[in-house]
Amino acid sequence: MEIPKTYDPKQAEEQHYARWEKQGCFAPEINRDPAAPVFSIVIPPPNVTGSLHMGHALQHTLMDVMTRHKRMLGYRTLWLPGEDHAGISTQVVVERELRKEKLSRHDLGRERFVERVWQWREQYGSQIIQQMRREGASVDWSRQRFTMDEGLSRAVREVFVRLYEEGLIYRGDYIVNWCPNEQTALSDLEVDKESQHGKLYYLQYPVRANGRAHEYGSDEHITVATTRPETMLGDTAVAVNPTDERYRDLIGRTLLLPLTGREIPIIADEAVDPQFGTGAVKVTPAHDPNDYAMGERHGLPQVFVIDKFARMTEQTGPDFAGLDRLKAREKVVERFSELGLLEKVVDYEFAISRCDRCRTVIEPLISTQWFCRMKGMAEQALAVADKEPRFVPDVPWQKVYKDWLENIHDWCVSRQLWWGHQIPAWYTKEGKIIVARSEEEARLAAGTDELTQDPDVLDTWFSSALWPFSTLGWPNQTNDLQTFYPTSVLVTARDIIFLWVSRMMMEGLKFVGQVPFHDVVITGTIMDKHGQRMSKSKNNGVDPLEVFDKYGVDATRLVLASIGATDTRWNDNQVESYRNFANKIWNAARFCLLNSEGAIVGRGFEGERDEWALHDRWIMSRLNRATSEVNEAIEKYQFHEAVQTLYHFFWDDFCDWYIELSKAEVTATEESPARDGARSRLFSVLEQALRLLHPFMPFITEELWQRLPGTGAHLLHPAYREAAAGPTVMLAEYPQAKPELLSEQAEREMQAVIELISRVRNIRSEMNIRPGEQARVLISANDADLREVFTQQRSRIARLTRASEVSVREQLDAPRASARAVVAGGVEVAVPLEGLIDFAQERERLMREQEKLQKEAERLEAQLANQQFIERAPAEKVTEARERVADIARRTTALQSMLEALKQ
RNA sequence: GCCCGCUUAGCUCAGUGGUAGAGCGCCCGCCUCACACGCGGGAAGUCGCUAGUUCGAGUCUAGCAGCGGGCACCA
Repeated sequence: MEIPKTYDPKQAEEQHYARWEKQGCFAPEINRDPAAPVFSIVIPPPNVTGSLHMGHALQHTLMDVMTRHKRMLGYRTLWLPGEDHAGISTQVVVERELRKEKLSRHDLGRERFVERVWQWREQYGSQIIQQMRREGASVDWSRQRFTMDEGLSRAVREVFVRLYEEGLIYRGDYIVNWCPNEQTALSDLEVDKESQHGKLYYLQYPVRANGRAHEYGSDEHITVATTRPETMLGDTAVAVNPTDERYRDLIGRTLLLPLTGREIPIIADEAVDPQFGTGAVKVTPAHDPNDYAMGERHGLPQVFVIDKFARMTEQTGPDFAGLDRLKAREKVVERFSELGLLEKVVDYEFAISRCDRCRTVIEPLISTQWFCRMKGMAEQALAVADKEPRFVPDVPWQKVYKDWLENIHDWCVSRQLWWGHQIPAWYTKEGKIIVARSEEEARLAAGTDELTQDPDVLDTWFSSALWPFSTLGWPNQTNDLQTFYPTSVLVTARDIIFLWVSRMMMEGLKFVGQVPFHDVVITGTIMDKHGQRMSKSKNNGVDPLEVFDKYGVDATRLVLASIGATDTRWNDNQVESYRNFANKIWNAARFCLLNSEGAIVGRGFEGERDEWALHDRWIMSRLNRATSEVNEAIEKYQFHEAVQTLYHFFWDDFCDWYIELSKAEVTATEESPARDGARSRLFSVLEQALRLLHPFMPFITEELWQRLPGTGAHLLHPAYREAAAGPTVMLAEYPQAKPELLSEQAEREMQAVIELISRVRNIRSEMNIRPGEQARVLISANDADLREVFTQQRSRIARLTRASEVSVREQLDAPRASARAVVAGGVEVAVPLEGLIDFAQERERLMREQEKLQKEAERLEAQLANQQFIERAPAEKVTEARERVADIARRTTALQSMLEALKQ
């Protein structure tokens, strides 16, 4: 059999995914056990316009590990893929395309534009979904969903209608976040606050003289501070705090609003902070959320001075009308200056709102929008929030989630776009609103055919909020819904806990009556090597596909699984080390396969325990320990622990020790039951390790597992035997620990062998014995069992220490010219070095050793001398300390006699 | 302003009150018949600072500093 010396990931990645997919391994139907437990995940639907970034790759890896793990455990597993129509982003992308043809969406009209978007989606969309095949994601493609699908759209209409009928959705004129670029309203969550260096302008408004109509004292005025002077054109009051002595007498009087000739009142409002600025606030109800609220309280008129393009309206008169808000600002300031009403301008840092997609400065604008009352649903979610969902890690996300629910606000759900779910509301000629599941239903309800549908669409998150049940067929009580809802776990990023996670909770509880998922795993953030978040604008992202190409998918997945919930700086070194690990696996298997004649997986470890040597018992104990740790770690979502365990088991225990210890028997050229037993044991361990590794490294494990002698359909999990098209490791049984194979004794004894070998190697290295040169190894142990162990392992010890001879005695009887060392447990070792040893140097080496022991002994003795420790520490800790002191004493004595021996 | 997280070896990160760990990098020696993407050996840390709780603190508490994040904003 030709096996290359280096693992080539491409080759494995290309062939196995297509086969798994074709054979239906990803669909839950492959499981024919009617009593099988269920495991389900819905994917956080990626944006249809997006392409794969590290954050996706991270989430997908975790989801795939869980899904493959549960599948191998015999669960009926569903990982449902799909994508989000991403209203604004998609519309913007297609509009950009149109612009290249010198067209706007208005040239096409709504219907043709929406057709164009669908075309675009067919052609260019869904990149991420395609790229998931590359990742090895075991999603059920037959259940792929899109938020604009007919079924999901129906769910959206159903929810909207029901909420409306319950009075939880309402339409009205309110001040909202308006993006002048995208020409749509946004919810509070889609707006980023950004701190900005700007100016605070102090403007003087003249006060109307007391009792004298239309006369204004030249020196009496009130000064207001503002960051947005242009909005003064829309002021309808100035507010002061009622307790503010400075202004008390002015309350109720009138101001002449400069540049407009309008008269506006001075009002009193508690919300005004006397400490800030001048203590007097200009009030622009039409263009500021706080002023809007104040306007409501005092019944102030709203004067619209800025339009939806962020330009000044006709209202502002010929000087300003049509000007951009920033131009208008300059002009207003200039005028105030000319009039001598600009008191001062100071530097000031403040927060502005930007659209989280296009970064345009948000304009607070009053407009007619649809809103959803969230308080009731939030309370429902809060009622269960201590139990579900369980956030992983729970700190700090559970608190963040609850805090947000406790301070929830109404949700603006309408968007002035064409791409999305058009709001199922129709208007009669008389302006009556009919909300219905379809136009037909609306006509019936209205009793007329002359209806106009509301042109707006719903916020994309409105449909995403229904994702865990709309994808499973809701509002129909489908089989899938009954089987897979609630889903088991949600894996997502922290920045959409409010936008998405909390909304799914609320909608799920309200419309299905159950939480949409029990657990929520919040992944870490992957940053660049300088600790900056990866972002398109900084262009500092690492492309997962490039990493796959360079190091292989399996290696990349190991890195991602290790990241889990930790914020991490991306580092190619780590991927490289896991690529090396993949290569190590490949070569370990290569070694086994080069010695495979007579070997059968599963054979060497069944019913033949009498034949097991120490290292066999040891590796089985280690393997079972690793098996239980890995299973447990995955269940706890501690993927990095699972990866660590697998890495060290495979590399350290299996490759460095077990293979090396088995080598002599395994590579014997002559056929014998002993050889074939050893080979079969080796293969059995390898085979189980591959199964353990599979959820993390699906490609290399499948590639190798297929090649092992004796793997086949009999290793499939019983749930899949009927439907599986052939043996595959992804449907094999995930190993479960067998407690009866754990052996503390074997691990302890093997540890002694390992330590012994390490000490001899250390001596050889420090004494500069050439690697090719053989030396004798003399071992003494006063414990008879250990002597037996060393004797049994004598040839293996010789092999791994390049010893010409290994002798095991009760007393160390070494020539004076020997290098010596003390191992734990009363074991001593000597390597005779006739003519090679420098006695002074050797004495020094032993004395250094003695010093180290001395230090530790002092620390322990101090501890034991402390009465408090003896009394209050757990008894086992005290015993432990005493045992260690005793061992150190033994070793010190041994070192002492070694030093004596050198003197002779 | 309020809340939260992080600070451990040169770098990236684990660490469950009881002898400080890994990978990469570094130093020495090896192409030893699976693997140089490898093998063997080794060096390297007042666990951010200060106080406290405890027989015992990297781990628990408080304060401080630096970095990062979230929420709410005062015009």
